[in-house]
Amino acid sequence: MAVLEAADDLLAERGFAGVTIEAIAARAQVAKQTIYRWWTSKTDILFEALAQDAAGYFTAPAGDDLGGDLRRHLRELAAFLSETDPGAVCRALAGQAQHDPEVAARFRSDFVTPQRERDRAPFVSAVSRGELPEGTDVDLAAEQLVGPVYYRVLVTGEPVPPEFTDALVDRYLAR
Amino acid sequence: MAVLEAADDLLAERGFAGVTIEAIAARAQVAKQTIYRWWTSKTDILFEALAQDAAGYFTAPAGDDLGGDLRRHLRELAAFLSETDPGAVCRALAGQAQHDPEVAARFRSDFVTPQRERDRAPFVSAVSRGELPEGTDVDLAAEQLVGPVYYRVLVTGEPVPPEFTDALVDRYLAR
Amino acid sequence: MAVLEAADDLLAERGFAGVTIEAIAARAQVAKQTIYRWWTSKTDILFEALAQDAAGYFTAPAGDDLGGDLRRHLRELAAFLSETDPGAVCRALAGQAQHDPEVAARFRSDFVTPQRERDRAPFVSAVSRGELPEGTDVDLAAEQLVGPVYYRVLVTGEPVPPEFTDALVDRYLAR
Amino acid sequence: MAVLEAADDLLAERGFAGVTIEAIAARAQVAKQTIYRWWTSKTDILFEALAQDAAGYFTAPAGDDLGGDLRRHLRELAAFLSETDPGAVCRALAGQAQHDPEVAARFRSDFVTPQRERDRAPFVSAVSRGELPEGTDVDLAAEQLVGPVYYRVLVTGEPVPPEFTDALVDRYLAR
DNA sequence: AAGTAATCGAGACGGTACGTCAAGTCTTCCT
DNA sequence: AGGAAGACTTGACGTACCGTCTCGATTACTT
Repeated sequence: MAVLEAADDLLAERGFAGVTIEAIAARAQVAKQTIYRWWTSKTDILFEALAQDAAGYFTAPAGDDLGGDLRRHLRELAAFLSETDPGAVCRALAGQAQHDPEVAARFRSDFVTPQRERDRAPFVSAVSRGELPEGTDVDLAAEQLVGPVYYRVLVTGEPVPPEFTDALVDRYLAR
Repeated sequence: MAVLEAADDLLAERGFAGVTIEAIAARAQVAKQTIYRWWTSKTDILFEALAQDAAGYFTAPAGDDLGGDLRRHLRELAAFLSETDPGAVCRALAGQAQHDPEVAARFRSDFVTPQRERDRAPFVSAVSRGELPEGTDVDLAAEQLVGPVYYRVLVTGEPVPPEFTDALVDRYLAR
Repeated sequence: MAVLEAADDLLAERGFAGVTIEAIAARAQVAKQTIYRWWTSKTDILFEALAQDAAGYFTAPAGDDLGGDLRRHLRELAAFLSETDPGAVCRALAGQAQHDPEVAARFRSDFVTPQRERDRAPFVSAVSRGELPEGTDVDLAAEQLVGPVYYRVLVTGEPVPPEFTDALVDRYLAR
Repeated sequence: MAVLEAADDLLAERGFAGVTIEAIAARAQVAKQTIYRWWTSKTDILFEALAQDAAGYFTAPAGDDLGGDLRRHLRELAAFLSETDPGAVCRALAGQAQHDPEVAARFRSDFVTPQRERDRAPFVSAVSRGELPEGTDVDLAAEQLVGPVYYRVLVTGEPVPPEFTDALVDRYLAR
């Protein structure tokens, strides 16, 4: 859809402030009314753009080695959030979620919840094959690993290189 | 300053979208021009409000026990970010930082950098008194602990109870 | 158009200083943006209001008697300028023309030039039917007669009664 | 006074819209408060500037020949109004007088009335020495001659060359 | 000569209006 | 019927001046 592309491009070229309904309409050669017919707001458009582009960025855990799965997953997560176009959309939506509870709700249901499932997958897999004990707090483990990545992306703005994510995994496994 | 209070109140009452220069001016009984004379934007006002209100929310580490220092610090951080008024300002600015590089730069210099110093303090203290070895990667350690807190606050929106922060500390110390 | 009426009314009620775009918009129950879409300035609005209202204030010369034509025309001119609503608009624009060359240019093309044609008409008619000789300087004659009327209206502010205009005509014809 | 000069210069350089109290203060290196201490408005300043500069522009009638007196006076009037700096101030005030009754009143008392006395002088002189009969309507005569000059200056914007003013005098004397 | 008042520059203040931008709603006209 | 076009009301933007108001710092006049 031209509208989604236009929104994406505007975000990349002019930042979030440049993503206006009018600019999207002008760039997509579409009437504003058409946009309002199909989407309720510009964040709605960005959510759809994110859904369309984010699919398939993450690979399923191989499921034979927790360390390997975690290292690969965290690297992918870091790269997705800090280097890809949908990652930029995702950051913009995370930002907007701080301002608007409705955006926050949708951000959680559309992005955070499924992403968290992917974050848990390596641990779930490890438990199921006995590499981790039955009672492991998988949620806590996932948050421990993933939290510092989001912290760098959203708070400090520092790069998130593989050395950093690998170090996180190493620390976790050394427990 | 009435302007800072007005901005704070508007943020609390109407959310970030309700924080407009006109609304601030009206509520603070001040002319718009006066606001523009002293601040460059509404985020500028919020930064100043944050600076004014955030002072003194954190206590210095006692410096005799790493576990205790960390537990207390993480609890304070979680409470500050998720339950206080300046915490709300902070979250709003973190959100805006995702949309605007200048806000991001100022957010880092005004909030993140000094806050990170406070986050590191327990570890630095522990190293200096020998509770942790000389070569300890203090930055990594701090990020590991505060990362999941910010993750809950900014991404998942889940509450951040003492049990959660304590568990993070326990996991760290169990290494 | 409600906008033109509003502008007219404001000029009559509050004077030229009361004719602001905001006041026009408020009184016409119209958004400022709508005004800016169709007019470039408040004088632009007044010009259009003048064009709309001024039409038909002057009767064509009967064309059988120079004295009668002149007397009637000067009385009409005096009444128009000093007693009618569009006359007030006209005076305001003449005033603004002293401050702004663009307004001056438009005032001349929109009002002065066609009005001068009407001023010349009695003389042209008199020449064509032989009441005045061929070589008569019609422009000079017209300026001689209307000049004192504008002088009273714009400079001295004295009333311009029929006795005055008739005396001007008598003097002219007595040549 | 630097303020009067500044107002004059601004009128010449930027037009009436450029004559603001702030601009005058800035250019005259004077505080706004100082201006408000001595003048009530920008037109007040212009009136004083006019009074200061206009003095001595007109020569008294020689008083021996009506035709010569009138020709010289009308030429001076035309030149004053259309070519001099105080003439520009005068035109600006005449314009503002169309918008503001207080300015109009002052314009009449400060400029029009004394000027009209000068306009009448040649006729008064001619009557007193018997060149014109006792009952001559001196006011009407003055308005007849002076009116077309103001008409050109304020309404049509045409130049007012000596040929034009001389022709007016010739027509008058030919009666 | 010192003390005191008037005057000055500088510029902050509460306001009004400016002209612009984008929001979201609506109507019209074309395919 | 759906979409492009675009007019509409609304409301916030950031700016320019308005006229009022403190501030020190000169001045210049008293005593």
